[in-house]
Amino acid sequence: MKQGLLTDRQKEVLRYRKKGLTQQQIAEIIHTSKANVCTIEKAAVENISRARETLEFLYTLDAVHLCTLQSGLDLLKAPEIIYAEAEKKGLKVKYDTISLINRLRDANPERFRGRQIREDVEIYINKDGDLYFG
Amino acid sequence: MKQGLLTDRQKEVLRYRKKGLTQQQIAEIIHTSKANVCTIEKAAVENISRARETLEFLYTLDAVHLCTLQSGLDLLKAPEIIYAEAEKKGLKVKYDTISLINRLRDANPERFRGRQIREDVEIYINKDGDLYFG
DNA sequence: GTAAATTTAAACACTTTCCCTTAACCCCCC
DNA sequence: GGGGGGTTAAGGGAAAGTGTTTAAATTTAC
Repeated sequence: MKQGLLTDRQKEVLRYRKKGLTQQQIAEIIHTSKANVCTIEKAAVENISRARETLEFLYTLDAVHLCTLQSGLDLLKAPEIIYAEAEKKGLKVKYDTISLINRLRDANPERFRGRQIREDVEIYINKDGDLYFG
Repeated sequence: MKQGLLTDRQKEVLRYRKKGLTQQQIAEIIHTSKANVCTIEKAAVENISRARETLEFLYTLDAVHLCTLQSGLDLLKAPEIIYAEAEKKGLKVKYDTISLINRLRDANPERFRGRQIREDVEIYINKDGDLYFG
């Protein structure tokens, strides 16, 4: 039934934005406040990245569960755990230590505080050694 | 903040499904009814196509408005209108008559009744002659 | 430095989604 | 007919999302 994630309001703002209009100008055109335009635009951008993440998840379906990084773990200790688990399964992780850590943090910034993991992170791996986090 | 579109419940069901379990089996594992598993799975699939549609929309941002197919128009007359408008803009539509009509109908099945358009359809075109409907 | 543009926060009404139950229905196959 | 797998409809309670306003804070541009 429902179409995409974006509301009509959100699409409208994105289109005007694409044309180069400022939030103030858009606010006048659609008869609301500029703060509201900002909120709507932000929600739109948020929705777009949620859409991306949703499709990302589909790849994890082709992946198997590798291990769980428990809350409280030091982020720097994650790679060796992951490498060891992958080896047990005869799989080679596609990322080196540095990019693995970066990928981990980029995937879920809010789950980390400094070097510490704040919330359990599930690690999945596919045949190509790609990692996904859930 | 929130991750993808899919809830934990929906991901759970999709994973079990990928493994080949029946809805009944999943229902027992997660302690609910098979009807509920069906509903959750359906919502998940729905969410996935909403995610796809959302990203589709982004392409329309790179496209310009070509014309409006007015409610009541005969679907079979749409192609010549679209070709004429594209020509005015010096653009070549990427689709032949048949696939254009199919694309139109597939994009928004609920907006057509037989050969008749039930609701205004906005047509957008990009530099490559790709068409998008809004 | 100041004005414009953008972002954030809090609160509100309103709508929608989510998960669940119960009960029924469809299709296929033995 | 009965069983297995899947789907649908109706309804309810909790949770989340949307658009909005107002007000303040921050960034960017001249």
